[in-house]
Amino acid sequence: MENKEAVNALAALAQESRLAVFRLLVHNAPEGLTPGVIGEQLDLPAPTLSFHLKTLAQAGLVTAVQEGRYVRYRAEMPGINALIAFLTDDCCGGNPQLCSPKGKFHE
Amino acid sequence: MENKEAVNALAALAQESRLAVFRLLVHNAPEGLTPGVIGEQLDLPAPTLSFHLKTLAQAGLVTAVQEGRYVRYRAEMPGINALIAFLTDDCCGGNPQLCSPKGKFHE
DNA sequence: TCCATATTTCCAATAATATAGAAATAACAG
DNA sequence: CTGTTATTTCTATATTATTGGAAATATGGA
Repeated sequence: MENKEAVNALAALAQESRLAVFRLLVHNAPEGLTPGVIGEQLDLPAPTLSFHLKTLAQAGLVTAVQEGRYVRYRAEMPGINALIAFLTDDCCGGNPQLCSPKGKFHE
Repeated sequence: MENKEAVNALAALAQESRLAVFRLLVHNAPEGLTPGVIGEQLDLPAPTLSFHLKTLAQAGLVTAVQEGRYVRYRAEMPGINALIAFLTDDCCGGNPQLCSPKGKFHE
């Protein structure tokens, strides 16, 4: 993962509504949810939600598939795993056991 | 971790210079680095770097300790671990094995 | 004390982002 | 075809963040 790609993903998550949307989709993985249901659960106007879902999708954190007149959004697990790896990669110059008593990273 | 706290941490990381600073500190954990060294490595003007370090510190991602006329900044590992836990918590309604073939989360 | 170095605060210009109303598009049901 | 529901695009406004020069603060050495 590149620095810019990671910044994109982090920026996508760094917003209250979007983070809530993402976590709702993580919670509802792997089936996913439609914007209608998400908007109802989180009380977001459709245009606002659409804007946020697009942002999350462009960041590679969610995917969208058309299902008739609904769109099903799903959390993209490889995306979030890549981000986490990028953040903790190379920690302690390659000796993760230095980070914490039990070397919590890279288990 | 609260939603707002997480947004704060994510926003702190969602910026190219700050992400680079953070990763440099993760790489140089647990000893840490001084702003002088960081600024030299990443080619950042002192006021800009100071602003970014403050942002990271307020987000709980780095800590600062005064050492004579230097300040030593360190990556705060519990902070980043809490953030990661928050992002992947509760995944798949509590059945992480649904997320990926091997149930990669919460190993 | 006086000077050099390290870091931060102040500030103003600039840029990026979030919000939601109104209108547009798309799909299905009758 | 017509009406209904789902979602997105367009648009303007409001809000927030980033940047770095200049000045301020703080430490230690001569």
